Amino acid sequence: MNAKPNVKTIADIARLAGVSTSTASRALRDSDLISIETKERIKKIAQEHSFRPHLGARNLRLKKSNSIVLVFPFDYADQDVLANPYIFKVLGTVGSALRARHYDLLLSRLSDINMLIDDLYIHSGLAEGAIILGRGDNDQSKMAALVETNIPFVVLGPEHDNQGYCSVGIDNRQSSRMAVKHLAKQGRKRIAIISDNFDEPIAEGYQRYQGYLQGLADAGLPFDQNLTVLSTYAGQSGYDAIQLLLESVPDFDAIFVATSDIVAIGAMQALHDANKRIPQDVALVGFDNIDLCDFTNPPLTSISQRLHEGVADLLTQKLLDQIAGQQVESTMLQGRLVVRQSCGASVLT
Amino acid sequence: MNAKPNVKTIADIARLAGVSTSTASRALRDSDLISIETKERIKKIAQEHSFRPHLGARNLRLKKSNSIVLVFPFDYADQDVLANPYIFKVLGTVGSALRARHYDLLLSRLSDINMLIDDLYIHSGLAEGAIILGRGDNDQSKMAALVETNIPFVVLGPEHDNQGYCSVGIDNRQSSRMAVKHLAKQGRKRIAIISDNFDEPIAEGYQRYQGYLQGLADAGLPFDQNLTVLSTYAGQSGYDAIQLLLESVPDFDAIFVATSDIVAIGAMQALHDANKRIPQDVALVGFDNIDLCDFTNPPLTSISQRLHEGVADLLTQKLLDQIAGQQVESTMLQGRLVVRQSCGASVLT
DNA sequence: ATGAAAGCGCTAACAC
DNA sequence: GTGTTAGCGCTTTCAT
Repeated sequence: MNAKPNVKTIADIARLAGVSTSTASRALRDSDLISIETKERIKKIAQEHSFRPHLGARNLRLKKSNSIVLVFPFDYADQDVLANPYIFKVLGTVGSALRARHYDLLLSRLSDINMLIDDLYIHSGLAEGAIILGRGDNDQSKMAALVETNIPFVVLGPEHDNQGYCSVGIDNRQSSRMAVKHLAKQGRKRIAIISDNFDEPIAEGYQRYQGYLQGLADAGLPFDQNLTVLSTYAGQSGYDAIQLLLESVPDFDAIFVATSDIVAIGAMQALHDANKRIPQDVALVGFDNIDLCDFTNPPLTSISQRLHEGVADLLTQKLLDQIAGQQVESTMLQGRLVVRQSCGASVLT
Repeated sequence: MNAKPNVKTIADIARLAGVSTSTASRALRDSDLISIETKERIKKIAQEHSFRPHLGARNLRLKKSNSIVLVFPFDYADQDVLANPYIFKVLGTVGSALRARHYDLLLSRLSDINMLIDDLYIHSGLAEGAIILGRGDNDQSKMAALVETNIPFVVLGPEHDNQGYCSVGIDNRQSSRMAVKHLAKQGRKRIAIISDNFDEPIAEGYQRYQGYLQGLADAGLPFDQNLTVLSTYAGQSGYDAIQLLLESVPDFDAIFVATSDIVAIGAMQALHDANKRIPQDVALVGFDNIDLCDFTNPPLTSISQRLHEGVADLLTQKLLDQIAGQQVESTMLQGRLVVRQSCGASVLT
């Protein structure tokens, strides 16, 4: 009934209205260079024919694309990372922020910053800029190369010294320190940490580990190498980590799962299977504050990266500002500890 | 160092190589209409200058966009639905399938099929087709209108009689029937159902409810209205549903959570809080088989919609076939029951 | 207030 | 094998 097949371009509309294409274009763009009546008349015709201007053509002419590409600089084979609800939270919040600014979100076909530089999307005009997820361990030489290209981009993650690009994220070190101090305040003495990195200063996992160390120091607790366990981003990895701890240092009474909530949930499962009570025997704090934290057994205390509380919005705005040619500064916020039951704050033995 | 600022178009490359733009274009498109050497020479120059052809321009010329829009026909305010890990699974599997076919995924700014028809994207040339998430309760008159527009689209969901469009999904009725029979086989007599719809034949929730009824009948169990509870898509809703059941029919010994695993997890939490043992006191089966099912306490038995097992791939292929002008048929698969511990299959009292 | 014409960057006949 | 030309659908000077 609608969408007459013969009306495909602005020229068609113009023909139907008996005006030139320029006039039709102006009408549809709400220009005030034409008379109100012709404008209304043309709009009505367009409406009747369900006509939409071809955005690709408009973008070509205007040299813009009104879309942003979101890059996950992880291996696509790395299902663990991509299946993480946190990523979804990023997707949702960033997507909303872009939508509010009339931008589209393009999901990267790429898995690697390198490809972002070398390949499609930005250079090819599909996107005006990029939002890069930073686990912190992005190869810094690649990041430097990316800066060189003048491609507008921002990173979701912590700020590094002299990074040369704009990032928005929480302070991993401070947030972790806070979490560990919180556990210590509940009377925990043997606090373990599960993280995905203990070596590279640039990695988020490492920074969280540093915060852990500071938290221990703040609380006057000794450091024990045996209480540190490496994990991946998979739930299974958290499960395995607990089994390891149970064998080597069975007297641990708390765990800061710095990797992610999903890993914490795997850890909880292992604790249940070992008949350890949470939080009575072992207290837990996770990272990311995914929605699920409310429904684990018991509910999981976690650190929020505050995506909903302005981080996603700020990040997006900075990118668009940058695209508009403005100078933008990085921001690092304090994470927020969301206390539920797993940390033992309300339910002590 | 790379990306010389003066090289922006194919014409620039052509100029540098001392050839015509067509030759340059052919070289970059790997046409075999030109000599190997010129091709290599031109490619090398392009490489040195990090040149990428402008995809927008190419698409305009070729009248294609190489991208597909994914539409969630839900209110964006409906956080419960969008925060569901199942949606993420859809995103991931569909995204991979498209990537494998060199298509990009555009996330819809829209929340409504209506807007898909009236608004941007397809008519505007940004996408060649759409993948629509079907909770089954999409307004059928809108779907009919969508068919009218000749916009290529496929629906991820069950097939309805005479729907007039292509869909790929599992058979909700059969899958649910199977789940309920499975619970009955474990000796459960008072099997409750939590679903989001008990009235509209078109809704997935309703179909699952029908499957539940058939499963009961198969097992010779009587139907009890009090064992049916409505829920939304939020974990909290599952929690509330259990509290309701505990008050009205405390003798239930199993629950089929037809809404989603997240709701099942909320339900589990409520059962824990009420000191009900899972599965000894109450057995559970969820829907969607999200990754997390392995790490709930106990692990959650669930029905897989088989996204990873071909559904996403099939769906994508059918859409592209349709875009290519082929006639495509709907497919309805059997869901797969993934047995874990919550259903009591391995751990009976 | 409106129209004619040029051009965004690319590709594909159609020449030669 | 390579170049010339036209044109995808749109916007925007510049003229009238």
